[in-house]
Amino acid sequence: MADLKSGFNPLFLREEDLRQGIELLFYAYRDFTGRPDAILTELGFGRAHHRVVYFIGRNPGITVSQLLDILKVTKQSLSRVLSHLVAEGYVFSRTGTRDRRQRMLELTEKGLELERKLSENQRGRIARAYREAGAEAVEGYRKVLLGIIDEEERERVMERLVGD
Amino acid sequence: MADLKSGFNPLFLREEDLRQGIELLFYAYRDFTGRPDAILTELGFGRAHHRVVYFIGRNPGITVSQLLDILKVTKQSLSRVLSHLVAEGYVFSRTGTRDRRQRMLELTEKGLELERKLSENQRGRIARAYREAGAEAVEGYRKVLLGIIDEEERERVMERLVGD
DNA sequence: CATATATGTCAACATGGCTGACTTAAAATC
DNA sequence: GATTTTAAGTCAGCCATGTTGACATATATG
Repeated sequence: MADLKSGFNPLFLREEDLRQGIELLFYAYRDFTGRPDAILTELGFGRAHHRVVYFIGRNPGITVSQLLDILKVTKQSLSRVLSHLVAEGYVFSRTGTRDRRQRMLELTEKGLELERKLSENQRGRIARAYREAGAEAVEGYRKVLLGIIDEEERERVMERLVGD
Repeated sequence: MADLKSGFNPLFLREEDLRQGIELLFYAYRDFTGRPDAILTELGFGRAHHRVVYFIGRNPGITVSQLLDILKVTKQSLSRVLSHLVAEGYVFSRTGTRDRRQRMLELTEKGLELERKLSENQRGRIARAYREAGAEAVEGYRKVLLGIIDEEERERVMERLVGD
């Protein structure tokens, strides 16, 4: 607690401070995924389905290879999950307009509903944390997380983040 | 990018802002675990082994149930990983002093070495991100992540975070 | 026309979650 | 002191989701 309250100089990066940073990330991620995971289990889905639904919802018309690029999994892994979602009517694909080899992925009405239900909890959690922590803290959260991302990925991630 | 640079008022929590918060967490976690995962694979271990080694290293003498409480997995899941680590000489256990039913877990020399190798990368990553982001940002990172953790967990987490 | 690319698919394998059932040893309680 | 609860371990089986490798098809591109 001490350091969390007192403020400290991060140029003195004690191993202790770094380990707190590691652990906070672990605990936050653990709890962040907890509830959506529970909802998904009831539907016979897993976290991988959530990620796919999330990023298609966020980027309607995204292609398979773009999705692979975000998720960093093999196409075989993605395929299993994606086929499942298509089969159950959460996702559909249209042939690419520019390039007809591509599949442009979109959520169906059912998919949109699921996406909303799943991310609702996470958005609420972030909203609460943001409100409690304040504007400056939010800016810090964003800066540090961005710094944790692989250097060669940052540009790409930042481009994707500006959805509006 | 715009928002990341310009600063914004998080009391206006637009869905857009919240989704950026979600995605940053996803990308950071994805890259945070990437390299250690690769090292582990070479040794025939997985991420679960990392977590166990990490938290035993951080809390020498931790009991099995305390570890379960941190990881939030079943004892059968933990058992598989833990037995493996014990069999290969990374972890050993002593009978509890207060309560002889307990097993107090510790890293062997070999375990300490592995732990160091694995967390080195993550500590370096955090250190870099902290340095680039600055002291205030670090404080914000900590505040927001703590706010993301389940409310009923926060107390316990904070107690565990003060290792020194 | 030849080659490269985007996607899909089949098969096999490993990790690591889960549930459920049951055991043992020690502590705690009545 | 007998009973109950707790800490830990184990066996068996199931499922989700990651991997590699091989191969097929349609379309773009040189």
